[in-house]
Amino acid sequence: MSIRNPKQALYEQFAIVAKALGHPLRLELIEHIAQGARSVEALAAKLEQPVANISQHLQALRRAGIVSADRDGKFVHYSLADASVLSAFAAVRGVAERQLAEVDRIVRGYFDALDDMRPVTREELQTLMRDGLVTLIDVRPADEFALGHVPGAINVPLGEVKAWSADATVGREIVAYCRGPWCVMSFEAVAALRSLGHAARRLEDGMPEWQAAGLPVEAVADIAAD
Amino acid sequence: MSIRNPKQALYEQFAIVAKALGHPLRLELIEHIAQGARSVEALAAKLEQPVANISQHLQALRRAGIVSADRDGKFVHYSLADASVLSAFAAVRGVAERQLAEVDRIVRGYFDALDDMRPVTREELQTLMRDGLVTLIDVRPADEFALGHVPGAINVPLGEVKAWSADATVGREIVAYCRGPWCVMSFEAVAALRSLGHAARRLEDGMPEWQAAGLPVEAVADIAAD
DNA sequence: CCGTCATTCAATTATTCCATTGAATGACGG
DNA sequence: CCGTCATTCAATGGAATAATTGAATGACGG
Repeated sequence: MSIRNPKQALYEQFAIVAKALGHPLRLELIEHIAQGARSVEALAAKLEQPVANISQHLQALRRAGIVSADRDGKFVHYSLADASVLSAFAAVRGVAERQLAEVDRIVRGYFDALDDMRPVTREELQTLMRDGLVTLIDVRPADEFALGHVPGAINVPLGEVKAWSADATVGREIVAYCRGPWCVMSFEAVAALRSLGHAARRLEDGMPEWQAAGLPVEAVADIAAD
Repeated sequence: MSIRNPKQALYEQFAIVAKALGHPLRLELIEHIAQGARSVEALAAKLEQPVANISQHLQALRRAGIVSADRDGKFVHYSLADASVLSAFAAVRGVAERQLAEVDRIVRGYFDALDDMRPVTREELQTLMRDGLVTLIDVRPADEFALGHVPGAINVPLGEVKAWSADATVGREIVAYCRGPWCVMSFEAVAALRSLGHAARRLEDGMPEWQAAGLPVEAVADIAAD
């Protein structure tokens, strides 16, 4: 009864993958792992969850072939098994975006009226950077910045945006980015900067998508994840 | 406790979509619905499941924004809510294909050595059809054929392939297609035709993908789904 | 070889999900 | 307005999943 016919067995395999994506914590894990390889405890800290719980979710993801684990000393680093995982994540997000009014409601409720917060495209940003017209800030924590960031970006973790902006030239546009299209940090950074009178926009998506688009990434070699 | 912060609420919405994809029956439902709008009882018959069970799974899909329901008299016709659903399905399938050795094993075990079963691409087929070089058969049941098929295709339901092929010209290549990339019917049709000495290949993917690629679809207006 | 530390395993409870059953709804046809 | 039929609802029992706890592995450093 477990396998009635090969067709159903295939659907069962597909269902395993989808089921593995069917938990908020695991989706959040994927978004973090998409930034680069992470250890269990680093992920547990980011998600503010017990290590054992995260370990089990990671194993669920591994069983589904979504992430892969590499042992390095006493640490186990998890990374995405394949770029196809990002597109599956994006596709699920796409369905949710298009179909669920709930998502709209949440986004709007949280970010007030952000109609004029049209993001900067990657192409646009490259032109603006080449011409020196904008300041690009990476509002992720320092450890994530160190593991890879857009060339030319300055690391300004979200908590330091306000202080940093005091020294920024008013009038010069600021572009902020963070982990991905649904990472709230760049939204918050832009909102804060605007309330202080700066011209600020978000970069579309975030770091993993930048990398996935085949664009160059810069890393800081001698800073370890904390 | 239900909604801790907006970010988590978003992940929860994404998880709802993924979870809805996380069941073999629901995936099979999606594949059928992707062919065109279907009633509950028609789907229940295809999947050989009790109507109530199918109804509940359909409602789960509807809650996730994956399918939409339209009442027509005493029938309720379900259809895909959006083309993005197909890409989510494909993305999940992509992860499973790339990552799960299990899938490989199942496919290989069932279809023997089908290394030389390279499918015909849609572009290739259009050329072959224009030049009149191949016979195209649609091996889906007649009701699905009626609702939309590739122009020029002949409907030869799987069970009739053997009988039909007796009248087919030996030497003329036959191309078969069915519901989609994991629909086993076209595999079986090709295997049967080859064992009878015909040259036969599969079309890549199937009907919904053909339609999604923007290619023309022909319908038989006066045949209703049974 | 022993202590430490990151990770995993095992066992528990609470929760959610799934299939089935039988009854309820809602629309058509007479 | 009543019977019929497609669909949905409500309730049940059984299975799978999730979070927690505490113990077990496995590798490094002395």
